[in-house]
Formats: sequence, C-alpha cells, structure tokens
Amino acid sequence: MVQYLHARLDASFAALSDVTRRGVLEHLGRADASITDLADEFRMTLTGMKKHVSVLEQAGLVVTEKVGRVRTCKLGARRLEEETAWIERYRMQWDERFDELDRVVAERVADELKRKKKNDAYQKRK
Amino acid sequence: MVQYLHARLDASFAALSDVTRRGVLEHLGRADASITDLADEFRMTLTGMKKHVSVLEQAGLVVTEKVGRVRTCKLGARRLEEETAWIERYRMQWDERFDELDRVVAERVADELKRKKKNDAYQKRK
DNA sequence: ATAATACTGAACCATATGGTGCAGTATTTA
DNA sequence: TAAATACTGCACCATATGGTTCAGTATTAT
Repeated sequence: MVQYLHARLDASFAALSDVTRRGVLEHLGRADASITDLADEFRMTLTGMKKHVSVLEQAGLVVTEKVGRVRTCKLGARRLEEETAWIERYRMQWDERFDELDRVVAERVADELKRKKKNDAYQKRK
Repeated sequence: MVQYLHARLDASFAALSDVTRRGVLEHLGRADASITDLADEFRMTLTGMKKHVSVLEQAGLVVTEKVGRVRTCKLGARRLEEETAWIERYRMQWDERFDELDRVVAERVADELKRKKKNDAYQKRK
C-alpha cells in the first residue's frame, strides 16, 4: 500500500498542475458534465478534453460512466486527503525551520547587545 | 497579480508532482544542503539535481545562494498557502456535492418507504 | 603549482504532455 | 431510413521532462 503512495501523489499533483484540469474539477464540483459540455466550456476538441478527463480519472479524482452515447463525468471518491496531509506536514516543517532561524537571529541580536553593553561599560570606565 | 495565480499553481503543483523534488523539500525542511549533498542523497548526477532545484526555485519553493564554489539550497518563502487554499475550496465543493447526492439518495429512500407503506396498507385492506 | 572539488552549460536521449485532425462506431433524432 | 450527435482510437506535432555525459570554469586544499 505504502509503496503506491508516492505514485498516487505524483499522479494527483500532476493532475492538478494544469489549469484546464483544475477548471474541470471546479465545474464538476458544481454539476456533472459530459465530455462535450466540458470541451465546449474550455474551447477544446472532444479528443483533447477526453485526454484531460482520462488523466483526472487515472488520478482517481473523477469517475465517468457512459450511458447511451454520452459519457458523464462526476467527482471521484478521492478528497485529496493525502495531498493535503503532505502539504500540512511540509508546512509544519517549514514553520519549525523558520522558527529556528528566528531563534538564531534573535540569539545573534542578543549577543550583539551584550557585546555592546560591555563595550559601553568599558568606554565609560576610560 | 491574479492573472499569475494560475501560472503559480501550475508551477508549484508541477514541482510537487515528482517524488525526488518532494524529497528535496523534506530534506531542506530538516537542514540546508548543497547540490552535492542532494545529488548524493538521491543518487543522481549533479546536473540532474541542479535541474530539480531549478524547478523548485522557479516555483518559489526553494532559494539558493552560491558562496565560493558551493551553492546552498534552503526552503523559500512560499508556504503553499495558495495551493492549500485551492485544495480546501475544492474539498468544500466536494463535500457540498456529496451531501447533495446524499440528500437525493435519502429522498429516494424516503419515497420508497412511503410507497411501500402505502402498498402495505393497500395489501392489508384487500 | 597541482590536484581535487563543486558547480555549470551544452548537447543528447527517451518518454510524456497537451494539443490537433481524421476516420470510424454507436446512439438518437427527425 | 437518413442525418445528426457523442464519443473513441489512431496518427501526428511541438514542446516539456527527467535523466545522462562531457567539457568547461572557479574555488579550495595539499
């Protein structure tokens, strides 16, 4: 299971990296649609849109069903939980990392202050 | 500004769609690293790793600075806020959409029950 | 001064991506 | 039955991606 996680993240982030596909997901969030509907909305050939839908379907973000001659696309079962989890983990690391940098900077500033005080005291004594 | 958002999302989701690059981000979340460090860790030529780092840098996720002969890579200023925001919005839509489906299903079930009751009553009367 | 290190740029390669057009099939509509 | 619709598969195209090697340059260590 775990060994597939990387591939899953690869597929879904790649699916999200195209403005048309994000648009399709947003559309399907509002209403189901046929390939023709989507191709019209995004000014593209049926063949082109079909490819995008396939990418989204591969990533599990969309499911489709063909009844009669029309294939209807809906949102899939995946809610991008793993993707969110990855990003959340990353952000926590990011925060820690920058807090650390802040601490280092703060320390340096404190040292500098101390050095200055000492020096001032020395100057006074002179 | 807004017209660049799509391009930004394209770039960062694409940057995240590669397992090596996600690995690099995780490494940099722990510690800064040179190109050589990263190339070693991910078993890759310097040239190959340099390209990955460039992609991450283009996406604003990493910043680098060359001092002497070594280029040091650190996490960039971007915290993937826009990416998280996009996904969050998507999930809300997703939830709404599936709640709606649930309602529709619930309604259908309720109707079915009603029909059945009526039918039962009819059968009894017979 | 020499040698080793760290990167960089260019060229190359195989494969993937994002599109197109065209020809065909299956399904509806008139 | 004929025409229109909706999709599908294939071939094609230009460009991008993820990698490599090789030949540099600049910096650092011996």
